[in-house]
Amino acid sequence: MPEGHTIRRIALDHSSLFGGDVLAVSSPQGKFVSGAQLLDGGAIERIDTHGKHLFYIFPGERILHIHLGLIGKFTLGEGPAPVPAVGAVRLRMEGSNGYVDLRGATVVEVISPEKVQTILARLGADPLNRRTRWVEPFAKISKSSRTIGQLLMEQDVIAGVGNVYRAEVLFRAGLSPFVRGKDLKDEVFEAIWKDLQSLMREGVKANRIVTTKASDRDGRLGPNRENWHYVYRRAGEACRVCGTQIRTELMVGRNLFWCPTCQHA
DNA sequence: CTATGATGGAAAC
DNA sequence: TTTCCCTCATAGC
Repeated sequence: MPEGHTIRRIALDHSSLFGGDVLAVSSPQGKFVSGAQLLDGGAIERIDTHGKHLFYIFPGERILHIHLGLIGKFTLGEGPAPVPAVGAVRLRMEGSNGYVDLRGATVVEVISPEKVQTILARLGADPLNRRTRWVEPFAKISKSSRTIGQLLMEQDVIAGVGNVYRAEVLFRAGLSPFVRGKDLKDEVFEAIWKDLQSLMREGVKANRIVTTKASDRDGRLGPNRENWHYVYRRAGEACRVCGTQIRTELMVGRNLFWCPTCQHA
């Protein structure tokens, strides 16, 4: 479930759950025992995010770096941590008010501040970072012969956008995914960037990705993604705006969805 | 019950 | 470009 909004939300939730608590850090599943020992008994000073990366700043220049990948997930509970019910808990952190369990993440490691800088240097602009302006990613995009559908997925161009935001933001812009970066007008990308900023901020608040305007969904939002999206995972269904069948095709190894009528060059 | 794919990305070819 | 990591909801029998 993790695009950038999920990551930011996790950081906020974990900060408020733990405050400055001294934490018990462990690895019930056993694959992160030595790392957990480095952190056990410490209090988190701050939690930083960039794109899909989480950085928990512990004392002694020890930084817990987590990347959830496709299937990684945190669960959060109040009160004392129970014996893990289902699945393998790679990392558990317990404070005085509650605990978090981590399963399935791609990256869980304790790193130095220098290593953090190395990781950040590889990442592009994060739409959730208010200080970043659209011209920064556009400098890379406007030089690229790759398509905007490819570029939006590249974390060294824009950090935090994943397959859902890619499809949805292109639909909302009325832009074909197949337009090359170097052919993209600056005002079109500026509008996409601003839309991403506002969609992702809403995503942090709601803890889910909802991109449809109320007027395009009869004002109703159902469970299980019902009416949440314009095109994502709607292949073969009717476009909410024009009725054309939504199309799908693999792009950058992921299923891209778009409306061939509403989205053009 | 088993099979598959999923909001990701690194490593191996 | 393909394989692998790792977990779980959902689809299909």
